[in-house]
Amino acid sequence: MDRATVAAHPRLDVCHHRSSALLTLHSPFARKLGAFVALTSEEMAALDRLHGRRKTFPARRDMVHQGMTNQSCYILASGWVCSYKLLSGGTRQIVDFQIPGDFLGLRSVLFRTADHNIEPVTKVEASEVLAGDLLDTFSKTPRLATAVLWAASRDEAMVVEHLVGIGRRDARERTAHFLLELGARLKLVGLGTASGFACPLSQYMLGDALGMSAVHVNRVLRELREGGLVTFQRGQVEIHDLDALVALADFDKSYLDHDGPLLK
Amino acid sequence: MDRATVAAHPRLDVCHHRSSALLTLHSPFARKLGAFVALTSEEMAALDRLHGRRKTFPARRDMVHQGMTNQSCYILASGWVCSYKLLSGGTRQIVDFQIPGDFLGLRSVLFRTADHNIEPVTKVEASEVLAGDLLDTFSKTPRLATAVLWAASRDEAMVVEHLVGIGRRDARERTAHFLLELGARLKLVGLGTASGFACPLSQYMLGDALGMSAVHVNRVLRELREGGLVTFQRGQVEIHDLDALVALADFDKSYLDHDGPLLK
DNA sequence: CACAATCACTGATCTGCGTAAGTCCACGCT
DNA sequence: AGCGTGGACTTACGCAGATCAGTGATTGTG
Repeated sequence: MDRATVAAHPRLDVCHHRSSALLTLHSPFARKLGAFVALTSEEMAALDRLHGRRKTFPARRDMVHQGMTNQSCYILASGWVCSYKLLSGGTRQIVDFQIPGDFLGLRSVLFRTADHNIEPVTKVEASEVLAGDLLDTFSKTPRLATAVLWAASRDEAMVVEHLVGIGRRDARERTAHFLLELGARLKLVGLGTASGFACPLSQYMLGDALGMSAVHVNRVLRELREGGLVTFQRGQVEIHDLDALVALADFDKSYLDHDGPLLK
Repeated sequence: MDRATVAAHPRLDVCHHRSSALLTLHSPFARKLGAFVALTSEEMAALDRLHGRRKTFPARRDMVHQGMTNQSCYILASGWVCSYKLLSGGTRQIVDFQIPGDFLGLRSVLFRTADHNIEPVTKVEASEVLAGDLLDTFSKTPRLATAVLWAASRDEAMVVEHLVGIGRRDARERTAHFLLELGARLKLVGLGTASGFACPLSQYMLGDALGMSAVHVNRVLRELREGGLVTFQRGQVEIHDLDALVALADFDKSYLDHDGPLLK
């Protein structure tokens, strides 16, 4: 399977209906927020209006980089992006990957200047959300501000889990954990299943995300493959022994879940 | 200087005036939020009302631990706390330290169950904020929701910087960066100066925060001391060569700053 | 006052992982 | 066809930092 097909997967497409019928399926982003705050049709509509101009970005060319001011944020419709920080030595640390349905660049808007880079991993389609529109929406439909706060907290929980992994897990555990988390997230938005998913990341990117060298990523992936746990080849991750992987990684997916709206 | 005096430092005390005079100094927390959203006196008052019962916690006994449900959050008045996650192997990773004026436990409220532990480093005084009160306040004074979103983003930026450090900086750089960040934060709330600050952390805690062994923390601190950069002894950090330290750590404090309210 | 804890600090040994330096595809150019 | 580029994958070597196993000083406590 070709990498590019990941970005073109039909299920990635965001629904654009402006209909106000209560049961209409809205964007994956709206569905995600709805999991925390039970949204009224009016709030749903406000969310849909937020989706501004649809933009396309080519793979591998930064959408945003450190120090840029007056940025917009984006709601990812298709493709993958990563956010990373550069260090003076020329190395980088990838902080997170965003997949379809994810919100990105919130921090770049709230602080007026971007504190990290955003690079599309594949070709990307995203709706631009202008800073002003976002803040307006918050003041007109205040519960959406709380909903976005919740979404941001969920992102923070992922960063925290990532931090824990890099700080206290060894390379194999870390890699296993990463693949499991990615799989769980993809499953939530309807990409991938319990047994595998398409993944456009190179071993270099994995290395930059996991805080290790690409060489070592390769070694670890081989070990995991030879141990019959997972294979990651030609852009495809296949999970062969989920239980063993979960045990190895000490994976607890509760931080990705939510058990129904907190705000009625 | 005794450790305990850190917690008892007079400047740590939160101001409790309920006066609605516009120019009253409010809590450090209110001042922090005011840096992002220009707060009206009414919003200030709502914030002050948020401070619920004042509670005291002894050092070293978890206030909150993973899996607890229906938690409150807290506004720290005096003392230090750390938030950490436990791994199955028995090791832990400290994610962040909170100092007076910081808000803690937001994630434990938004997700209904705590995803991390919170342990007082010293004896601690904090105002409890009940989950319901917080959400009420958001709906009644919506701009406060946006302000808290901003504060949460700032915390996330710190976690990100921490992640970058553990992933891509070596032990000396990481330690230097940590001390600089801590110093900068303490200076913002009026504890400590450019040349030093009181710090109640043991080398074990530093190790758990920096993702290294306490043994190695000790060696690194010795190197930094012998190099004439910083000394960290008997609960006191003295910065002797700020420039060299900033250069070593590749420290850029912009992620801690804010340049005036974004929301008028 | 003895005791158990907790902490700073040290030296010796071992190892996970980075670095350097490659090979071997599969591809999109011209 | 001939070249350049980017990714997967190796092997050999060396080092940063973990682990183990201590010492001694300073606390708080029954």
